[in-house]
Amino acid sequence: MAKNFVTRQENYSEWYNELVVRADLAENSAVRGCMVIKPYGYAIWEKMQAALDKMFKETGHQNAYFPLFIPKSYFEKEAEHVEGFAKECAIVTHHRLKPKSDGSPGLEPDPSAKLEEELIVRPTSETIIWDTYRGWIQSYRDLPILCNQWANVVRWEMRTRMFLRTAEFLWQEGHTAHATKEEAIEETEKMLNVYAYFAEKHMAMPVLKGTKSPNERFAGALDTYCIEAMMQDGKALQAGTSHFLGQNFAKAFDVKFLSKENKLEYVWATSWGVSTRLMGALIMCHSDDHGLVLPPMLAPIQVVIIPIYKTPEQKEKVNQEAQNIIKELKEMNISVKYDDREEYKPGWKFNEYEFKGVPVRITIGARDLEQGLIEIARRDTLEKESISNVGASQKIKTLLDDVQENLYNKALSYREDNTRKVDSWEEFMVEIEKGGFLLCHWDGTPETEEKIKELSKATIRCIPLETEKEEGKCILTGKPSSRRVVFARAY
RNA sequence: CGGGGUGUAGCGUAGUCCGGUCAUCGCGCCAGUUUUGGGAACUGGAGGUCGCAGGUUCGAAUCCUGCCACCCCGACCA
Repeated sequence: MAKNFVTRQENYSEWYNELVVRADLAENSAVRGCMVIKPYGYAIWEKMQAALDKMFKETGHQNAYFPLFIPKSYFEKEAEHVEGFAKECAIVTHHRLKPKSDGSPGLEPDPSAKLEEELIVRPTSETIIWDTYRGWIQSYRDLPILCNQWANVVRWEMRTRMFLRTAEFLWQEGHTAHATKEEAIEETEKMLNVYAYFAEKHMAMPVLKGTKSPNERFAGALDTYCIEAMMQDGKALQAGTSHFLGQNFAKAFDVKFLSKENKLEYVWATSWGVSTRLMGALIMCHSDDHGLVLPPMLAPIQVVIIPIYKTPEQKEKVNQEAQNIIKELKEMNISVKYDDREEYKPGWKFNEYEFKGVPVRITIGARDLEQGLIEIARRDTLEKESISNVGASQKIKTLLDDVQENLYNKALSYREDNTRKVDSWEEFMVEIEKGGFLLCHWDGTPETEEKIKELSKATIRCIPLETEKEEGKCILTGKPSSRRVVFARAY
């Protein structure tokens, strides 16, 4: 166990906060609600970005960039959208500062530089993008438009937590325009699948695919698809969303196209996004009481090598062996760090890299080396093994794959162990306290969902896509229902 | 915005009730020596407007007033 580190059992949320800081992922900044993502944390985000960006390109999307500032009037055009975001907007009112008029030190906004129209710092970009798309689209030949942007957005949150909810965060938002409803829905589902694939293959995090209930739907969408993951405290975390926007924004921003049949029609829209929140999901999905645990596919350092020696002669031999292994690993595209600093003892380094979640550690010790052995240790199970230094790199590659797979399987069985069917309200109130996903019947009304939330603090996380129909009675009202939905307490 | 709490070195803290060599200790940091197979030991050293601004007093980390910041719990949320 890491020194002075709270366990998940003792205090899960403190464990998370401390982990983020001590693993060097991020820290709170001087700006309220905003964090600094540190190089090690950002390196993980960059790996996420690279993998996702590649998948976006492979599915025909292109990157573009739209303004940070959005005229307030744009925001007012789509009624539900405004309502959803108005409460948490940062507003720019002036464009110049001047010395304080009362002569005291400091600056104040210059009243003569008040903006004619106030600007909103984007909480999401649908409005500015749809205003722009109007100019890009005239006929069906201009469609589809498949754009993505990597950007920062601001949502003025009252309570923040690093990576999970900060006032400013990084994300990507895809915005597409289509000629038909069917094509837009297909796009929405396609991107949901991209997210699910990324979560499961790269993050080793199993997710449920589903749609949101009306209460949880994106402001302005007709349908919101999501991937939901389970954290180790049994709470749900929405890891990505994909929205079918219908013609809402096309109508609000008057985006029409001439169809093959020479008819003027409104465009069909989608938007989809994942954010640095994925970092929080990654952390809470795999990490343990020894610190961060990273899946090899997203680890900035996949293998760390720690030398142990006493004499200069031993040092020379150990270094030589290390260089051999480094060369081989690099040829296999495995990222490796050789920590030969002499200021720190091996034991200190073991703990350090363990805490930072490096998937595999190689210890090259002078003593073992005389017998042609090196020690390899895997982060996920903390198991150690002595192996021959000949052909070690191949063994390590296999081990990395194994870690990746094991993390997924572990997370999957955790989710399965904590997912259960519940059929009565009494049982529900007992089970919800234990955490996890509860599969229950629901009568389909927002009122019932609202009531359940009030009573239990649990919400419908999603209506799973892959689920068989089953007749039953609503957990709360007893009214008829044709399928189970997923209830949980959520981040 | 409601309820609770905390501000003393980079971090964590003692001291605050009872004003007077009180600015304490640990970690970390720097230098040197010995060390190196699961967070090394010793010696020496650097580092502070005690959150900020007023006030009371011969004297304030300590008492009074105001302000600010942060944390936790609620409402809100990717």
